[in-house]
Amino acid sequence: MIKKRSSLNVDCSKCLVKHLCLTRDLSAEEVGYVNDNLANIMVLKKGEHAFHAKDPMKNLYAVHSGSCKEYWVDADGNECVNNFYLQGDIVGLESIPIKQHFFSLVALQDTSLCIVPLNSILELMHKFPSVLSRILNIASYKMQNDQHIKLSTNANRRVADFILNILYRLQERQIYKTHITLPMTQLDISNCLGMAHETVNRVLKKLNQEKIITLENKMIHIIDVKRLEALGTPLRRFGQV
Amino acid sequence: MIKKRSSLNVDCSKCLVKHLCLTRDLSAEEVGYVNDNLANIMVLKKGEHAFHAKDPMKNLYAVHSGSCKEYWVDADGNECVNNFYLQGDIVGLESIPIKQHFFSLVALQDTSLCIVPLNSILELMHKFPSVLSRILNIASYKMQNDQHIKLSTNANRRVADFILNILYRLQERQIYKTHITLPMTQLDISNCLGMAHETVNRVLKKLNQEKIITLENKMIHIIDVKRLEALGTPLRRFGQV
DNA sequence: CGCTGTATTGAGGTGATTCAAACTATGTGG
DNA sequence: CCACATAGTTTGAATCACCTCAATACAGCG
Repeated sequence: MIKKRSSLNVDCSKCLVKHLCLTRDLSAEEVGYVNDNLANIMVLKKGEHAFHAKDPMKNLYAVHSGSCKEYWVDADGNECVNNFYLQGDIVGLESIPIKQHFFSLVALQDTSLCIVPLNSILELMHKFPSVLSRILNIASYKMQNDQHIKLSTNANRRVADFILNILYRLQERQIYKTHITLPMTQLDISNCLGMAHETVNRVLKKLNQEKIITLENKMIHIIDVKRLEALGTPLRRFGQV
Repeated sequence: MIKKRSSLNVDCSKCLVKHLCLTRDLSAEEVGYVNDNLANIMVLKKGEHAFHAKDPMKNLYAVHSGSCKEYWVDADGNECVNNFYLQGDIVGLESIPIKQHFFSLVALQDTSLCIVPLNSILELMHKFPSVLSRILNIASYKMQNDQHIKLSTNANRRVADFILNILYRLQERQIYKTHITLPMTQLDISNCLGMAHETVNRVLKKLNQEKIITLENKMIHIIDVKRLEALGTPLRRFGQV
């Protein structure tokens, strides 16, 4: 359901994740300009779709609250999860060139997405070079993530990398906790990592037994980040997002 | 070795792969402007490096001729290949945000790289919005590739996808041949796909026996593209690069 | 012509998948 | 608020795919 941002008191300058968003490097005045140009927000209940694969693409979306799963269904009917988006993430960059969505986007919990029309984004990029470099940064960071997972050769590494990725991203959101709640199911994780969901479960169990994490439903408490990082693929990332 | 582009008669308007490069969507006049602003080209012999991981990043590079391997060495001393770049590819997009190279870049054969200084690229993007969307396009295509490989769960698929990827990219270069010469070794391929080099070899051998390809040294003749595509992960790509 | 890196092949072990079944959460409607 | 249905998680056993190790063959290059 699409609502007015103003009616929900959504304002870029007060947003909890403004340091991750497109406006990150703008002055207060410039943020105000952007804010005034973004009218709408999409409110989704758990399980509702923002768009489907092959839909024409009209907007980028910024996750204002909640989380989403980006996926497609292959020729054999398997769900392939491309990415998960958390609060503060930008959805849709890959699809800009052809203006058609590659993927479907479904809410994993109650979620709201700020709507950034494509023509606005092109205008903003031109008007504010820092929006442009912000977008390059986000695209670049995504490429790093994809490449990181691509090189995780075995199941333990993949799952460790996955948890670390979520952890790091939550920490960027200034939630410096070691307790994280995964919004997605283990099946979703397996579809994202390209492995059997039983294997995901067994790796999590093993990490639990080895006291690297504790598992309670979808709550994960990371007890020993160092050992988890030692299990994962060494990071090539030198800086922050 | 760095030379003047003019001294080697390198000119964007006459380039064999201009339809892949940053200037793709520019008018002849605009291409001329860009060309005049790109002074240098780096000439590498096989095995020479353009840069090393952690070097400060000053430029993007466009592969004018030849091919390169982008890699890093992990904590255990393993070479991790991130990507191969062919004629017409753009190198370095991932590293823009922090202005430091994540990877090392080595020539797989005699190679020349047009040098695009970072400040030029920002200026060009601002001056010509189509350069900006071209860059997003390239980034988008890279993300698709990485995600594609990420979801190739088994060895047959990975190798099939790899060959197809090279094939498609060569075809974009308007070399509509079914005979392709891989510039990299099987060991490089295995390091890129995250599998044992013996497995790469066995898969290639199997494709050979099943008369999907023929193998002769680094020459691959693709006999049956349809069957190769059937082996690979279904593509989600709707359009061309 | 020999050296070095690359490709090829086989045997054996390990790790991940598959299939099957039981169990536990979560959500819905009566 | 409970009963039921459904979705998600957990576990075991059998199978299969890939990796590791080892040995040999080949190719390119000085």
